[in-house]
Amino acid sequence: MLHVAEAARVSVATVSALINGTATVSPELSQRIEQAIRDIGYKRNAIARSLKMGTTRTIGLTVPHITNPFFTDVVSVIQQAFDRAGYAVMLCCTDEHLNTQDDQIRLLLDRMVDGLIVARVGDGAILKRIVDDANVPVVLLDRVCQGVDTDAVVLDNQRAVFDAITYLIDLGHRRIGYISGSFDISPMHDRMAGYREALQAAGLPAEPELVRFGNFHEVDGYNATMQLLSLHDRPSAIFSANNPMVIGTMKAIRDIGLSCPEDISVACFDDFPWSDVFRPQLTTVAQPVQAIGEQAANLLLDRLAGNRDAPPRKLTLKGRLMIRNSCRPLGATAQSVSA
Amino acid sequence: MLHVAEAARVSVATVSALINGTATVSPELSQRIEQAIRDIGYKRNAIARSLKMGTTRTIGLTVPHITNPFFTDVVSVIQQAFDRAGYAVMLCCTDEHLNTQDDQIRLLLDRMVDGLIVARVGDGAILKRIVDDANVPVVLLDRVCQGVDTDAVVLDNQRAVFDAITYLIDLGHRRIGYISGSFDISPMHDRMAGYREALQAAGLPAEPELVRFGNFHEVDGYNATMQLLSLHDRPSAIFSANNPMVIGTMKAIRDIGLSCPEDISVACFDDFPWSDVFRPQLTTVAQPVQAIGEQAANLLLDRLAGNRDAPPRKLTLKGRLMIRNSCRPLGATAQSVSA
DNA sequence: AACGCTAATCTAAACGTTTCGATCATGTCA
DNA sequence: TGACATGATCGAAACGTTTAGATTAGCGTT
Repeated sequence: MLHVAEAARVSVATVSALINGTATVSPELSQRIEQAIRDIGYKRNAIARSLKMGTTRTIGLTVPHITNPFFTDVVSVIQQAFDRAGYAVMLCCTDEHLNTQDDQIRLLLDRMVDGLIVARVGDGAILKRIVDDANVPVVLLDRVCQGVDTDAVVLDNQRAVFDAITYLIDLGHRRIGYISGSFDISPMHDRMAGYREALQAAGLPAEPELVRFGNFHEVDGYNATMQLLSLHDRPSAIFSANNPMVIGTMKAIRDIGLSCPEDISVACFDDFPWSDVFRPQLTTVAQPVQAIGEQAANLLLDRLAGNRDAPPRKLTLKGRLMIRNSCRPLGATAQSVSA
Repeated sequence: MLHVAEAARVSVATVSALINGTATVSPELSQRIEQAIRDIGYKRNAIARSLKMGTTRTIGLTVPHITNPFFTDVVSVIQQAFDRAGYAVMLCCTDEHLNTQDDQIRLLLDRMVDGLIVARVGDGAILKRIVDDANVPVVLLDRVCQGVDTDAVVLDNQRAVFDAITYLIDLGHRRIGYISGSFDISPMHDRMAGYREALQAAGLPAEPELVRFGNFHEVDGYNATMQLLSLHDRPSAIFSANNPMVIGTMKAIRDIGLSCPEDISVACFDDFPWSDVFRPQLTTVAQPVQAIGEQAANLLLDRLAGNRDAPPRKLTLKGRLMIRNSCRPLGATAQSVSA
């Protein structure tokens, strides 16, 4: 900018004024300056600007796994929204790992991001501390955590799973296996609650042996399913609480020589693009990813626009049960006998 | 840092020296300074540091669509690699749109990213200009473009498609439909070349009516497949040059009342996690996503480590044909007759 | 002619670091 | 004892912006 100023025989203040339109500058100087900018090929240094302004027009986004299709979609939507608004987004993947996550959030804050969208793992104590003294607006995505009282957009997980399990019960299933993610994130609590609620509403017992826990990965779903399928009185249906794990479920079913839905019904949380075209077409709980991403972006953009003091807003969206053909009615049809 | 210096009754220079280990500071002062840092909760401002140092420890990554599973995986790998190396990554999605992409690259350069990984759309002229005068190392991902002579990691697309088409021919297919992405990116050229080469090697004619173009999206695959299937003498197999489009292909096959592989064989480029568990299990060309991501990251990290003047390196990796059961042998089996 | 008002421009301080060279005490050697 | 190397510490400039306030010029009023 100094060079531009010299070339145009004006002060840097005038150049700045012209570039930012913060003050009127005469047509004559404007022209000289614009010419100089072109000649020199000047580009404003956003870092220097950030330092002075205290704002980077950059936000941080942390998710556990970008390869989980739910997060893939949400990240995509959020990225687009901030792109439109002229913000850059720094992406971090925490791999569901607590320390990694805290490090990454610190890294983002060091870089002075203007805001943060966080799909949090673990409890919120540290997050709260980190964020409080950075004084940066945060919106929680997909997961709330106690102790952190900020904007959030989540799903009504309990209701969504309630609907799915009730659907299975209505089909005649009585023993329904449930594969949960680990309990240190809020949705897993709520989804489990939905499962229990549905059983209870139907007067079915909650059998501990039908509930398994995994760590969100395919292999966990595989192992859990293997265990469920080797039960003495095995379930006629399995519900998997997330998407990567259901792949493991399907692999286990295949490996054990059963088929879905003939021998066992399967449903899961999170829809994916292929669910319509391959067999079995999986019955899923679809999250409104577009809305989730947009709402999260809007909440943060609103804060960034200056609305800092409004009380925390928590948006709860509804899931949608996508009924396809991976669950069969029990009754006249041959119910699989215990192995 | 000023506050820390005051609290510890030292100069800022000493604080900086201690933090960065750039000079020895006495145990006594070290302790005072560290105490002050803790008391104040001091965090170094990375923006100010970047301004002074001329490096941001941030890289830019642009891909067309993060929802394309190939890019999802590659982005994930790249993100992890730079995370390990202490770099942040800014992610942009260009939506295969040329102007968007140039804007985004400029945005990234304004923010003084230290390097760029680009899955480029369109020709390289502008990219070259932009990058030349920013003087930032660039590695091209998945796609090379003429005029830009930098590090790159790509697939041997021609060979990969050659293998896939040859496989179909060996199964007895003679009329093989080919759905290409638009030609403004290099891989689509090469894949088409592989298709033609395989036909030629088998002495089969290259029939223009069997080749369709789409714009990478599911809907394009759908439309292209509809056209292929309504040909007077319709193909017995279809190869789709990317993953989102093959979903469209499968939907079209379903909607028209055919089934795969009984009535028509399907194969495509890019593997995905579900390909193993649902029926039909799609025969695909799998790209070594892990290697691609790592190599790209390594090339850039090497440049960032100071190796600026080495000649451009171009890495070509091999695809792998994953044979499953979406393609059936023709012969004794009922070949679908023309509609 | 003196005054004030407005518009255009400029000077200089600030943002929070890093780093070069200067300063100063201390110990070593001739 | 003086000269000098050594090691620790500091002062101040620099990175490239923004911006408050000062300055200047032009112009209409009284």
